[in-house]
Amino acid sequence: MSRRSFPAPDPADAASVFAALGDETRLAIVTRLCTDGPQSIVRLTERAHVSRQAITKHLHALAHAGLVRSKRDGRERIWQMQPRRLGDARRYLDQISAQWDAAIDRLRALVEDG
Amino acid sequence: MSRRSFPAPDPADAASVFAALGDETRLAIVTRLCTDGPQSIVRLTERAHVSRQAITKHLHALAHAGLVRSKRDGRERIWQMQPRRLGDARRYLDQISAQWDAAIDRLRALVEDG
DNA sequence: GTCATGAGCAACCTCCAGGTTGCTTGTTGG
DNA sequence: CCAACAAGCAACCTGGAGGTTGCTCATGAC
Repeated sequence: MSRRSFPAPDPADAASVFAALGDETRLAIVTRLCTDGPQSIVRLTERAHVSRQAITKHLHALAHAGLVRSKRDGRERIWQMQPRRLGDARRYLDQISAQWDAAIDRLRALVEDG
Repeated sequence: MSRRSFPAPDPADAASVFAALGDETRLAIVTRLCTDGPQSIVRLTERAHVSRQAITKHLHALAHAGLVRSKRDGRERIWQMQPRRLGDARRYLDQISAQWDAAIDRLRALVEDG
């Protein structure tokens, strides 16, 4: 990915990332992975209020959206953030915010002119 | 860092906003409201591939998340963006991105120190 | 070797998001 | 006044998200 001029994010991709973040348990997982770094399923489960299998399913959902990835390490599986998609989501929000601001400005100009 | 004046967004609120944006149809509605400005249900339905009632339900979902609001105007109901929550979501993403970057830096420092 | 531990797999349950159709209510333009 | 149009309401259907339990498999510790 070139650093200049990011392409407009695909709405379908953006929606899938937002959907992945749109669950409190998953958002908590993401937050923990961001603050505490890569870690195993049991460790992620310890402070959660659902079962290990539920956490596993959520991790797979996050992986499907491209937000996390994992690698096997001995008898553990270590999960970590994959921040690229997070950046996509941020850029998408920035984009529609900018569009909204522009629309507001147009509206304001219209009102003030006439 | 940036914008310390904003309180840290409530994870539950953030999750509900992300969930609202996590559907392609709703994301399209938001985009259209941002680019084309406030408009009625029929107008929003015209270029959509689902029924008017489906659009109505999505609008209510967005309203529940605080992303849009509406007012009655004659026999129409006009819907428009309410960009505050959008800002909350952006800030939340910025926050966890920053946390991730910090974690990466800590990890790197640890590795380099030995 | 064997046992405890971390993870994977599968079946199952429940609930609600997302969609539809059909009808009613209200407003407005002619 | 009334016909057409925008929206609201209600009932209904379906798939899949989110959760659980129970079992098996693999690996590391001792």
